[in-house]
Amino acid sequence: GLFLVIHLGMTGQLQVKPSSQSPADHTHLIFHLEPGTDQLHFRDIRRFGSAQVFTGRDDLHRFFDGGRLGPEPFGLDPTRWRDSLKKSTRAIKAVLLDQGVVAGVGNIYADESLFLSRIHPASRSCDLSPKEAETLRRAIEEVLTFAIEKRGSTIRNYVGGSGLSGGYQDEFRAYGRGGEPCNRCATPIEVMRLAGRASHFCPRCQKVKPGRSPCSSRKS
DNA sequence: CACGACCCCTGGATGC
DNA sequence: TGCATCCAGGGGTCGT
Repeated sequence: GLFLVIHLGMTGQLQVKPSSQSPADHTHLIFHLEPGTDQLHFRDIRRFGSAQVFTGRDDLHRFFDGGRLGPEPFGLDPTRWRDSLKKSTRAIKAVLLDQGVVAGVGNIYADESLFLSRIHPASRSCDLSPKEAETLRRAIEEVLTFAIEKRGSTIRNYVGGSGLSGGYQDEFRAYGRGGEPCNRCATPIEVMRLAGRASHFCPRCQKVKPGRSPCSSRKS
C-alpha cells in the first residue's frame, strides 16, 4: 500500500473543510475523500513543512527507523534519557533540538522546558546530574502537555485563513520575552544564540553548570 | 563528531 | 503611503 507522512514544519496546518469552501491562501494539498464529503486541506504559509509518499512498508520503516528520529517526548525511558544526555558534550539546548535524541521538541518548547527546569541552555549536556536530567524530562512532558491543552503555540502572524492561533503563546515564560522580567524573580530575561537559534533564559534562575572537565566524551 | 554558514519561505516590524 | 531591510525558525547541505 501507500503511506503518507506529513511534517507540519512550523506553520503547517491540516484542516477539514466542506468541499464547497474554496481553499485558503497557501493551501498546497487537498485530499478529496469520499465524493460529496469534506476535504482535508494542507496549508503551510512558510513552506517548511513537507508531505511525502512511501510506496511500501520497507520504505516507511527505513524512514522512521533510520535513527533520524529519536523517541517521542512522552514516556521517555528515564534511564535511556539520562544516558543520552551523558553522551554529549554539546550545550543542552542543542541536544534538546536534536531530533535524533528526542523527536518533536523545537525552539519554543526547548526554552520553556529549560526555564521550568532551571537549567541554563548553554550548560553542557553531559554536566547535568541524574537529578537534573530527570527534572528536565518531566519538564518537557509538562510543558508539552500544557501547550497541547492550550492548542499549541501557533503565532497569530501565521494563522490567516480560517485557522486558529495557539493559546500557549500567551503562556510563554522565556521564549520571546527577552528584556521582560522573569515571572519567578523579576530579573530581565536574556537572549543568546545557541545552536543557531535564539535561546531565552533567566540569568538568575538558570545558572550555567560549572562543568566537570572530563565529561567522558563518548562515541556512538 | 560538532559547529557555523547558507539556503529554503512568508509576513510582521522597523526605518527612511 | 510605500518601499527596503531584517528577523523568526525546522531542517537539509556543505565546509571547517
